[in-house]
Amino acid sequence: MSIAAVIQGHVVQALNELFQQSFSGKEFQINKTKPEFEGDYTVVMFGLLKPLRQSPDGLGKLLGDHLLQHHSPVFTAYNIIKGFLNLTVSDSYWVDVLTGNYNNPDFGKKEKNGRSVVVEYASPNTNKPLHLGHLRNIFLGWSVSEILDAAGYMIHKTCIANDRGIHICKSMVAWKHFANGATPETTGIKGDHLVGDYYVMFGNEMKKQVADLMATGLNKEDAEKKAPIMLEAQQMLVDWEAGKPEVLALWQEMNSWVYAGFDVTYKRVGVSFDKMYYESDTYLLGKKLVAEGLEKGVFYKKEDNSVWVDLTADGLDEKIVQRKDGTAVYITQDIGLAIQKYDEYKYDSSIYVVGDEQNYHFKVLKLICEKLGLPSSEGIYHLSYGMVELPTGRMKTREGTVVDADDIMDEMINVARQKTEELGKVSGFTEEELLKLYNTIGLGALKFFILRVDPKKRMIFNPEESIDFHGFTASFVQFSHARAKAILRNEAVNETYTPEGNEGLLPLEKELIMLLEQYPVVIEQAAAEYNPSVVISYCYDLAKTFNSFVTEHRVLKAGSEDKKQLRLRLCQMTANVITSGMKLAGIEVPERM
RNA sequence: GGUCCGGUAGCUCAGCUGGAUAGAGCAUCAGCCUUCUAAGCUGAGGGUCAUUGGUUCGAAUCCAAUCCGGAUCACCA
Repeated sequence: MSIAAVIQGHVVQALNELFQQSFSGKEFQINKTKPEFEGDYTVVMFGLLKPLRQSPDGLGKLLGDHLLQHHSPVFTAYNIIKGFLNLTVSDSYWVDVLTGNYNNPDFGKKEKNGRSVVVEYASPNTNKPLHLGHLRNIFLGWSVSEILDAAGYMIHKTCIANDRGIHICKSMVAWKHFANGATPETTGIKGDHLVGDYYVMFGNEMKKQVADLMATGLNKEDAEKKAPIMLEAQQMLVDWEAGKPEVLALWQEMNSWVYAGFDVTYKRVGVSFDKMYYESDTYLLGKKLVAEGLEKGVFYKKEDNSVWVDLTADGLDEKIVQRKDGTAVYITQDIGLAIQKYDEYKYDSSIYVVGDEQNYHFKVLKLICEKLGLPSSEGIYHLSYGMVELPTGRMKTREGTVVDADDIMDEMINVARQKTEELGKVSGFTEEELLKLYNTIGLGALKFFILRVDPKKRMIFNPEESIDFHGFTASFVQFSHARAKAILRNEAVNETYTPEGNEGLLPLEKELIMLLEQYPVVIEQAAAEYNPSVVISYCYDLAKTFNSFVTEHRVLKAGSEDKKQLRLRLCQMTANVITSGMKLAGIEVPERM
């Protein structure tokens, strides 16, 4: 149990005994004491004063004395300032926290709770390579999965590939016209990039044709409708849906190139999926549920035979769920997939990592699922994240300002190598170890830079700041870990000796233990909020405090064996928690750097 | 126009389930490497928490209105 929960329990008990009234614990708050005051944790008593008809000093004295009397091993002192009761927690309590957990790599993780969570993330289109926006999605999806796993949930990571549709046909048409049979093998170009190149070519050709048509007097709208290459793409989509063999063959081949390319990127990023869904399989899902919805009266049919749902009572609009020609729309296949996922996983909650431009879509999806009576539909959660922008503004395909995922990773790793070579601290590393280190530092920097921002907020990606390895960065945290490990390489913890801490804890020692003690609460909070930035901030705080500590105090030359063993355990536990916390963000930490 | 989200230091971001004098990093300035890794540490300057009103012992935090920025309101996905 966390110290805050312990204190809360003691205060509730004290209040019950002192006033013969029962309290839930919500009537007061337990906060960390501000550094400018004496004490470790503070009971904010304002909410209790009126109901108990007590003065701040009166209640503070009653509570403080009671706590000291009944829980002397925990509390050693208190002081009252206005309505704040500042409690000092005994050094022995903190030393126990340290000696009891320093060597537990799973510290902070919860027992499995038997609840199942499906996380859907990445979900790319298969017509172009991944970019920075996808990276935010992928980092978030992975990290949230790791965090929920640590919080005790059973996680199923899924991905739906948007592998069909007019956008896919565009790159196929362009390939047919301009590629001369080029493949990733013949060109040496990564498959997703190759296909993306033809998607761009389609756009260029389209522009040319539209311009030509407009020169003959057509307006823009008509020209776009009549451009031959566009007509060809539309015909190809029709052929695809009709199952025309040569179209399907090309579609399969080009998609396979893209998947091979994506796999390389996923592997490099260090993420994976338990299950892939393909839109080409799911896009017809929904006929059955439309029939069911009609039967239940959730949907209704218009004269033209299209099917709708009326969400005006919920503050939304009417929404179509099936076209008049009987085909499913986007929302329908998503409902179908939601049900399919439930059948497969019996999830308690289902998380969709999707950009915030689809907020409305997911509101509708959840509402419809509820109306259809899908079990656990209240567990549907749209983990909505804001767009990634550059300092110059939004990324635009047309203007070529899209930051490619592979490129940015290459660059981060390159700069990591340059910087590492400059510092010259890696003598004795093999070539393989060096490459691993550059990856760890470069990718870590990228993930940290993106995950440190609250998901729901838009973020500005400044390339220059992202490759800075100082300050609030992954390198800073990784470096702190390497320092701790360097000390432990010189002398490991003596397991047979248990430090007493009788000399008392110095401020930085205590601060560090107090931070370490909070790690389980941090995981809990990050899981409850689906927010990796909580973990990122914590890791940074921990690293910062650790750096201050090792700069200020010698570990190996501590004044006594007891002190040395205590500090070695501080190094060990800090290293463990940093490793564990960074792993929740998908970031590795090196032994040396 | 309706709905939703955001606005905190020059810049990038924390803090938002109400608590004490609003915090980090970058940038700027001043110190610290014969001592376990200086990718570090210590310190300084820098704020009308968009604006106005309300709620109360107390508001960056909650409520309302206004201003600014963004998203969305497709028989696209």
